[in-house]
Amino acid sequence: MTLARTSLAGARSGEVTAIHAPGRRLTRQRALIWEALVENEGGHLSAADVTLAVRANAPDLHHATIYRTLDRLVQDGLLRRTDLGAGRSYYELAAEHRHHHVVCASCGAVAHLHEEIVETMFARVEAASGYTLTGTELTFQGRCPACEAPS
Amino acid sequence: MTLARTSLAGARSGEVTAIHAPGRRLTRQRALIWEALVENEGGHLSAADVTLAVRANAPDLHHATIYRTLDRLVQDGLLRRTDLGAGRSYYELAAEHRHHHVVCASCGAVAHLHEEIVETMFARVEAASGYTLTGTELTFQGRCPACEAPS
DNA sequence: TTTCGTGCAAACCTTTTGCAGAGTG
DNA sequence: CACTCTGCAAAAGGTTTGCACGAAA
Repeated sequence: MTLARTSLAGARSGEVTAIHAPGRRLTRQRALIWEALVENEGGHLSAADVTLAVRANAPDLHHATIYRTLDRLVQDGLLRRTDLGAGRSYYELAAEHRHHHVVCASCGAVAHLHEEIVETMFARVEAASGYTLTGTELTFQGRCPACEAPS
Repeated sequence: MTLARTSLAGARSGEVTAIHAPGRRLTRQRALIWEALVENEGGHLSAADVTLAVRANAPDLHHATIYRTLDRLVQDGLLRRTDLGAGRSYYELAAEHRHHHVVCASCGAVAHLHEEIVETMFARVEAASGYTLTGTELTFQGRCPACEAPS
């Protein structure tokens, strides 16, 4: 699970608007954290990854602020929190298509799965369990092609 | 996520044999921890749950021992470690049918899902991702019938 | 007797919280 | 000016580790 290097050059205006949710104040910190996520399109960043990315531009940005801000961005519907089973949360832009993940047990590589692949199964799960599924996100464990190949 | 009360009366001989894996020493602690899991058939116990269950018979059994022993039981193929998304691991007997889980986001109730329900999807996931699935265990999030019902 | 397992304490990692002060709207 | 957000410090919760002693084979 690597950290994509980001320039954190400056948010485009559309992004600034996006994170300026009602009741929220647009702070330098919130902008920087949002940027780190945006610069990392398609990837997954943990709180620690965000801390690293942001630290270059704001050495004093405290981790407590990062956790609080990530929470708020999730609440505001701008981020999705994902559990990849690594004992920590990962965050990705909510604007991306909803999807599921396959994690390589060997190297940690993460691949995305389109919703349609699992969609037809949800009704069966609901019928069998009696539960109403709410925003279920699946994480599959496996070995990626590279790790599977004879070395 | 409640703890099933256990008597911890004594392991049956078959169980003692089971946990006496090659290269392992059969200690009082290992037996007690195994018992707690056996007594709790069908349920899921966290390390904390095991600690509680075992403490009645062995107040000095240290939590470090519990973590180490649970790890070894998993390595020995006697237990399965399950991630129900609660920020901690749960353990169940590996002898049980392999299954998946639905967790109620409201009350935490856990239901089991038979393997067949999701089986047909695995091939599609493998085809789409190129990964080879290895022991994937799925956890669905939803609301159980009780929580869904108007109160 | 050799080796592995245990108890203890301390550390580790991720995340959360109380508080006073700074910054935003 | 009101209220949110930040930085700091401290703590919480789950899990891991180093070490010396104790117990199993």
